Amino acid sequence: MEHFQTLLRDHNLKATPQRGAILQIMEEAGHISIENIYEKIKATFPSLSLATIYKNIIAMKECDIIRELKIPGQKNRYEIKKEAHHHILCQKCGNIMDIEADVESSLKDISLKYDFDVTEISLSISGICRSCKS
Amino acid sequence: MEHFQTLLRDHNLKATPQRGAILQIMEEAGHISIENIYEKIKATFPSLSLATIYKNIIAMKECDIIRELKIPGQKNRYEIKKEAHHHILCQKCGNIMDIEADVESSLKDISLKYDFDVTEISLSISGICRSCKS
DNA sequence: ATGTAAAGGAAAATTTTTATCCTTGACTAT
DNA sequence: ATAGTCAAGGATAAAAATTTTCCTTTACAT
Repeated sequence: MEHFQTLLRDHNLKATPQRGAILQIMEEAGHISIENIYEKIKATFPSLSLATIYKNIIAMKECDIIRELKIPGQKNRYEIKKEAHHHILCQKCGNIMDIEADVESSLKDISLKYDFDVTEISLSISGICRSCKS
Repeated sequence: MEHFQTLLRDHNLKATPQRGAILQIMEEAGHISIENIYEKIKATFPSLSLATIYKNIIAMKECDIIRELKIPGQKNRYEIKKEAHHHILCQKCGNIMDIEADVESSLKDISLKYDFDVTEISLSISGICRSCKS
């Protein structure tokens, strides 16, 4: 996966195969927890330790390659930074879906009202998803 | 603080002085982390252990007395459940302010679009606050 | 090809959270 | 008010999650 290498180098991180594997797994899963990364990565890097995952998650977070999602009632999850989007979480099946919602525009007045320079908006919506209803 | 006692009893929890103290601290602080509760509570209950705080946080969370806030880049914080509101977080001073924003109405269409029964919305806005700008 | 700084591996140390077990205390019904 | 009961607190240990250390290996610029 070439593009991970350039992604890493562009952010001044060395492009190691371990990091490539982590990003690969993250891309496939969408949003994934540390322990799930650990489970999955055993297939390709049986020797890779949890500490390495933590170290890289921290490094890639600081470099803005990935984003940390703090989700009500769940462990933190991580995703590769793409276009801004938000999440809906089903409280029954635990599934997380990306949504596009133009929250930004409706929150423009916040910055004026509170004289606050908004840099990031974290929105998560909890409820019951379609398939869990039926 | 009488009203904490009735609050607890209304939710089928025994009104112990320890719980009163935790709620008192939470009310004063607005939103506070476990470790900060622990520090503050030493003044009134020097013997109170962290385990007791955890146990009560869990109990009061399940009873819907308090709410858990998962804030980007910070430890979880807890607040007494009041009217629905959201939070803005200054990334410089770490301060958290409550805001009133009518996110709900602008997200009504989400439930239609994704056929999703929304039960809770968690929104936190990060940026730089007024006093940190100057 | 080589030097160097960064990254990985392994293990231990911290920190955070939860469980255990016994004692104490809040609340209910006399 | 009193006694009985079940939940809650205290103390401690255990478990889980995260970070640090130290040494070896490797990516990458020269």
